[in-house]
Amino acid sequence: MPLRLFNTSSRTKQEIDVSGEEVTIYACGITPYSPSHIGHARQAIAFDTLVRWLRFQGIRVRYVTNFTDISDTIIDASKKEGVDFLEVANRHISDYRISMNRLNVLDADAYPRVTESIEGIISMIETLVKKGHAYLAGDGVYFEIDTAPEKYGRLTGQTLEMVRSGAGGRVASTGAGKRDHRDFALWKIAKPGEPSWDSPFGRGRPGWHIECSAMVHEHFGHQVNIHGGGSDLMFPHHEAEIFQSECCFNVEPFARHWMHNGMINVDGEKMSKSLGNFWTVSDAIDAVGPMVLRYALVNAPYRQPIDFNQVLLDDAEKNHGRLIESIISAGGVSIARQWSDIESLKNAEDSLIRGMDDDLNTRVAIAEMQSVVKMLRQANSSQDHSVASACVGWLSAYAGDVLGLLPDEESLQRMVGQASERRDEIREKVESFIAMREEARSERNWAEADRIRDVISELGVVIEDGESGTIWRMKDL
RNA sequence: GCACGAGUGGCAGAGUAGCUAUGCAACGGACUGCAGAUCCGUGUACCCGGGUGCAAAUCCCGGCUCGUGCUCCA
Repeated sequence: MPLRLFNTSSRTKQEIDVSGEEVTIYACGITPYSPSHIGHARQAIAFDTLVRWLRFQGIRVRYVTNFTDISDTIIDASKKEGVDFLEVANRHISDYRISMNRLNVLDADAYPRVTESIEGIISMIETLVKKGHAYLAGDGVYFEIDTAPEKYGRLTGQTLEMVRSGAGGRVASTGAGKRDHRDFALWKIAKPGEPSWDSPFGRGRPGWHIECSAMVHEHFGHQVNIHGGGSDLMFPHHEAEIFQSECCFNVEPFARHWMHNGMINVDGEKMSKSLGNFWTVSDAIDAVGPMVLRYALVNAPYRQPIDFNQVLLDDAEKNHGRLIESIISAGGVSIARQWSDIESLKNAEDSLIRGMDDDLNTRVAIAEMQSVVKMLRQANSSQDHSVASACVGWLSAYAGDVLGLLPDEESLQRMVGQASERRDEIREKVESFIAMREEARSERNWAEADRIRDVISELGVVIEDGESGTIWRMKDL
């Protein structure tokens, strides 16, 4: 049963097309002019979730996401710093890649850059001009909306008229050479001192929208299965892409499926630099750790807006902590390869699959994960190693491979192994302390018993008195 | 103004017609010297008003409120 994914274009959930050799996915990436923020992380994780889910089911995927490494904002930043624009871009790209790796976002199959795609961009613009969809003006080349009015509003439901009357004077001021304010730039003629490339239309740089059309074409040809990005890109960016690609190559639809993730607000307000409520990814990772941040971002389904606040982080920290702790507490149990003979695990698996197939409902997936964590904690408490082993296997697959909330299995093994090694190292010591404490307890010498518990605690060990005697575990890894 | 979306228990957040969502938090109890883990139990949750249905959080109509987009934005 293939994934049903919400298609912005039809506003319904639709099965994605898996009939081809591979599913092609293109996500609009970042403009690297400043450190990455948690909104970038959410977008990357949303598409990572899609890619992981398809691959987990054995579907071949080719995933490409780009860097817009030339833009007005990058030029501004480079002027401010007095460095080359590429230095600004490279620095923030590297920052982004590092952060995304820490967040367990799998590498894309390619990361095209605008500055390395100029040729394809120019060639598309030439075609559009030749076909009469674009015109040269004094300050650049523009796409003429009126040449394909029926394509307006494919994603946002707006019509030409609505945009003409709406938005007041805000749109009228941009793009001096436009014939109509709804036209958009394909090529911008450079001002003195700006980075620029030769083209038949004069030295300049690409407009924002054309680059993605060109890069999609370069990597996937005329059509792509799934295309998307943040929901703020629907208009005008993605609608502009539809104009460009469909008019240039005579295909329709250019993207079979449009996927858009929801935005992040901070303490109930839109996250923005002017409000001073901006969270960079590295700040957020420093605050709670990468896996807790990822948990917080997949706890809500990808299309829902997220309000980023302290309560959200506390909740994520607590719940993710329970996940990790349950696995560590399982000690050195082997990771089971299959678990379908345990009914509750099978049910949890079925429900998770149903949830993920229904528009990547990670919230349902996490609910099932939480019930397995609970089961594992019970198994740990009752020392039921075979159930514990099955639970750890389940979690490794679904919390790990699918949701990306755990290190990969090898690291997980290592983590569990290290915990058990350290356990072995101090076993003798701890057990003798426990024996001492047991003696004190039998004499009802509670002060001494508590003192010994404090000593044990300093070894990084938590003890719990239970029916079957006192069990102990490492506080953390 | 126009477009799109959303309003579920203390919080986060599933659920498209009838069966306990889940987790955290809270409260009561069991077990405990204490602590912790675990177990059992508790909370009359579905923005408002109509309508359709044997039955509605779930469908329809109307209203209210909120968010986002219409300008660079993940």
